[in-house]
Amino acid sequence: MIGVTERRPADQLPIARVLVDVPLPHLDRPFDYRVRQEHAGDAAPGCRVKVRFAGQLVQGYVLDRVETTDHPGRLAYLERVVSPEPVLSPDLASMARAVADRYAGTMADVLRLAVPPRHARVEAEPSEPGQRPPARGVPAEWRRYERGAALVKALASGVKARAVWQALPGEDWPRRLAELAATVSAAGRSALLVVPDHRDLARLHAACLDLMPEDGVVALSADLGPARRYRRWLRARRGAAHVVVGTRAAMFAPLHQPGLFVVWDDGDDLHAEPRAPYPHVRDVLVLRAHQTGASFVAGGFARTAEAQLLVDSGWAHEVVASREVVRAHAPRVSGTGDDFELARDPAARTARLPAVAFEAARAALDAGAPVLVQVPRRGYVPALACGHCRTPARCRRCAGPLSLPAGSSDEARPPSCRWCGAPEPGFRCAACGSARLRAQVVGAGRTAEELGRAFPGTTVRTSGGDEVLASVPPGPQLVVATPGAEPVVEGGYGAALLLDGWALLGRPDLRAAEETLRRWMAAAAMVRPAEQGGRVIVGADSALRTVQALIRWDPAGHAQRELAERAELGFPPARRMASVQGTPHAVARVVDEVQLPPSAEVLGPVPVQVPRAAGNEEHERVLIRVPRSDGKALAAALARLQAQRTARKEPDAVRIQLDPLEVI
DNA sequence: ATCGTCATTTGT
DNA sequence: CAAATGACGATC
Repeated sequence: MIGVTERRPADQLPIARVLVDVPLPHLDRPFDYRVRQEHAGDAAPGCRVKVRFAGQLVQGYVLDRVETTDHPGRLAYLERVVSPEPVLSPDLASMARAVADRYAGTMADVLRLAVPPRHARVEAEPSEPGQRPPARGVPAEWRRYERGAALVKALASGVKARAVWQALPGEDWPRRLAELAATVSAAGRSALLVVPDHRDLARLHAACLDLMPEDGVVALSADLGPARRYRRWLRARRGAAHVVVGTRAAMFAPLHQPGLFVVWDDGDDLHAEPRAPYPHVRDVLVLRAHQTGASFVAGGFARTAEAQLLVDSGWAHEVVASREVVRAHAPRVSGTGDDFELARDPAARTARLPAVAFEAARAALDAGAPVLVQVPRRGYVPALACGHCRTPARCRRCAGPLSLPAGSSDEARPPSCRWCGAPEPGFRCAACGSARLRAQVVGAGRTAEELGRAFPGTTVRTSGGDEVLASVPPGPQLVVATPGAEPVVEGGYGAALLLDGWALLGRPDLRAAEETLRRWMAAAAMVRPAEQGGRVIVGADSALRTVQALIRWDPAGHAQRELAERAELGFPPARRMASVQGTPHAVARVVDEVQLPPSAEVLGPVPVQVPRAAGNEEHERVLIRVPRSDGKALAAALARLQAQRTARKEPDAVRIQLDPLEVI
């Protein structure tokens, strides 16, 4: 009885188009619901609702309110308007749709990453509008880059600009990015800046607060509690905050009047979302900039092949310093591959450091400067010891530690020296003469100990794993750090020793060279310019292309060659690639049934190790690649197939990933 | 996924 | 001949 009066349809726009939160690909489309008169005001586009769907109450979002429906059957009513807060703006909805389509995933999956859970109390709080900073001119530092001033001016005047920016060695990049954000904010628009990890975020946030009123900036990261997360997210959505800085999860943050999207260090694998549909920060921000007409900047010391493609395709301009300016800022870099001579100093001999490395470190310490030693992540590259007597296996030329190139399970690749890179095909233990080798993990701690002995009386600090130092005080000291955990030091390091170069470079990975250069440059960028005595010693042969790129500080040239090589091999980003993974039967069926564009090539299947605990089934993977122009068709074909499979209730799920990070 | 429908099976 | 189990299929 009561129901009859309540269920009068709304006079205006009585139909709501609703995206229901169900995980099934074949239901990834809007469903129409009738809106009751009492919901007419609240059920605005973007708000969260509860609807009855296949008999169940499920969460959904109102995408739109319309007059009529195409649905031939009876419409159900919206059950409940959860809140009138329009969390899913039309902008955000079309972004989620586009991301889902790009990755052959569902919009519901994207929204689960993009819209944080509701917090009713927080939602009830008003979001006080934040202040914008005053407009100011082009900072002098941006003038050191060709097109740097033009970039800032474009942002200041609201003209669309798209840039791939290679920061100068020693650059205070958080400050530079904060300047871009402040420029956009002063111009009345909003900016989103995404960095790989929390340390970077802390630095960028601090730099932003230096230039802008605190209430105009929010920092978003995955480790916030639900209340703080939702509060900050709402500040961005409501336009109270104009600058959003964050880690990966922030790539979907809503912006009020989007003016700029920035990704810093897009080669860092933290920018790849590990949950379906596996979006990548750079690609999502490119897409958002494209959709909204906003500006875009991909910045870093190094340059990825993907960023290079943005330049080559003409979508973005490069913003780089001239060779002379680069030379004035870069440290002096040398390889060790052509200098196996051990240090004469007896203390250095005990630590078995190559002479150049020892001398560079000694000189920096004597000058009162800190020395950075980059060592691989623990367990990343296992060191080798004698299989008989456990004596550490040493290089016969420089006595550096031997290790196996990571990832090569086959015996084809000989062990090689982590310092000088020389291969050692015929190992004999110096102590007992055995030819057997066993793997043994040598972490940063052991390296630190050995170095401490080479430089007696010098402070040694380590940073890595769960004990990451954000910064160290200036002064002579050895700082042993894993890649990405290098502490900041005021005034820069006097020298850096980049050990394990060969091991990094030798990985059988498509991105090995690019990733190695990225890590080297991140560390080397913290070293003083050569004019001030800054030196970098890299434990690999100077004849190698990647070592040359570091020596010449030429990230763009390296990226160009990387991209050319990928084009030759037919790998991303030169081609669009999809990986389909699952049980052999399921993968075979997918390959059999999928309606691929004619240009598609199917590679495999090959068996893959699945580290997941319970499912100890054998899995296989195929790679499907197409020219970039057919990327959309490929994703669409795979999405259609997923929809078919779930509609038919096929038993084994397959995982579909577009442009997966690991393809070899 | 989940719910409902309809058919087929099973039990008395 | 009724309850019970199971296979499709649609989901506003």
